[in-house]
Amino acid sequence: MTRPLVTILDDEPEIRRMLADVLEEAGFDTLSFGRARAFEAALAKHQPDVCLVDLSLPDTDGLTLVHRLALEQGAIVIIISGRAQVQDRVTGLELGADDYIIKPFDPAEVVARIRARLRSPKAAAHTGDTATFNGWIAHFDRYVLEDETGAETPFSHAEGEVLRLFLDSPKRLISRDQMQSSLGGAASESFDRAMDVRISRLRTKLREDPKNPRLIKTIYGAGYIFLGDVVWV
Amino acid sequence: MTRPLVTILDDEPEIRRMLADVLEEAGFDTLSFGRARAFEAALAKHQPDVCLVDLSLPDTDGLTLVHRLALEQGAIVIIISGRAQVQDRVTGLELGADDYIIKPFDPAEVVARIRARLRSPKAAAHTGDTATFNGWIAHFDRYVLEDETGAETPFSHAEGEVLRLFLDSPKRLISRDQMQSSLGGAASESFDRAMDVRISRLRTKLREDPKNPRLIKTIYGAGYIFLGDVVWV
DNA sequence: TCACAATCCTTACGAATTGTAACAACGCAC
DNA sequence: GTGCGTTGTTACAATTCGTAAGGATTGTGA
Repeated sequence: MTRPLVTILDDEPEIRRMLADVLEEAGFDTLSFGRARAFEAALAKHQPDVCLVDLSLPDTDGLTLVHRLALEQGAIVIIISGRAQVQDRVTGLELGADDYIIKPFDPAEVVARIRARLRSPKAAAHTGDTATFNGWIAHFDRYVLEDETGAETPFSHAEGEVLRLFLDSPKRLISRDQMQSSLGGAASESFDRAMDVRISRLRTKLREDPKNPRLIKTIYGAGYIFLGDVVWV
Repeated sequence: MTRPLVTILDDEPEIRRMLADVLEEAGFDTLSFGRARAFEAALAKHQPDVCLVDLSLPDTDGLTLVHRLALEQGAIVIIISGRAQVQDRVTGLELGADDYIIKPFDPAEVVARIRARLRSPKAAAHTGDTATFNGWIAHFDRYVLEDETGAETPFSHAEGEVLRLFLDSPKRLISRDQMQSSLGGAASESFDRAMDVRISRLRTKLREDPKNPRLIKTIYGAGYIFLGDVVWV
């Protein structure tokens, strides 16, 4: 397995350096940022396994950032903050953070808490590039869907993106915004419909009954849920 | 979702009582134990969503218990401990605990940390999303109502929200205010009527006799009561 | 008991959202 | 260039769900 990627967002350079050292030592890859701007830009290229975020940032409201990261992007977020009030911790966690560590902290505990989060299935990295669900086998290496009888249906790259998104978080609501950002779609006005069309095409390949879809369920006004029992192999 | 079940394992009765109170208030069901023996016996019958475990137990080694719970049984385990050394926390987390809270703690933070854990997919695997009542089976994962003959009626997201609210607190009065806040409805003037319509539509799907509703009872001037015998599976 | 008001139910309608067929633009292989 | 597959766009159909309006029901006070 490759080393998990941890991003560090903190405006104090010494803390960044210290954390990076400890985490590299503990077996993680790290990326450090002092500004939210730079951090968010980097998200387009990298997909971190865990994001460490200091709340007191100069160029953004930390809590909204956490909210976007955690609930909309589905990232694992650990807040590291000097604000020790219970109320701060509660709101931070409520906004979607997975953990809240108070400064000053012990590096060993940070490592332990990161490892605890990485044990969760939310972080489960795929070993292979094949998933099974409800009688189907999706071969992402060959861009092929295999049904119970072994018959194969090819799927395209765009369809694969959507399918992978679903298979990565089955039985969870995936909002349209989330899809749009995950699929790198420009926030264009009409891209919204393209999303629909992708899903529609994927549905026909999965032989969904339009009146009663069993795998890809639409939640009006919210997004989609993929209902398959997914196992990556 | 039905009320998540949280087990409390602590040898101090006041702490058990305090936690149970706060958690019930916060919307969880609780089971309290003073001894590991009794707790483990109960695991045969119940499947808790989250286990709060105090490490200093008289009749067992807390850490091995945590290890068994977390890694072998796949339960979500939060350690609550008076041992504040970093080393304790690190080993606790390393052994598989999902979080580590130090005594004395603030109840609000415990609630927030439990909620944070329940957001993870690890929790989603445990909590069933199907309820039966009076011959009906409500499949919230598929947005489908199944009657005694197996015939299925789809219900929409808005209807599901109302139904879930009822199934979460059967045989209890649910005021309109309560609904409004639970369903995230803006406190608009007309949302009141929207509520009526949602319930009306739900009633027709449940084939209620308008003159004599058996499941969703209106309490004039107060709210509604759901009268089914609900079992979540 | 009988008005009358408050509350609730139901129906119809329309705005917002989503599904999908048809078409056009584009890339790629030959 | 030709042919084929992919993908976004457009247009229109279908669905969802809140709103408004009118009727039904329940409670209240004379």
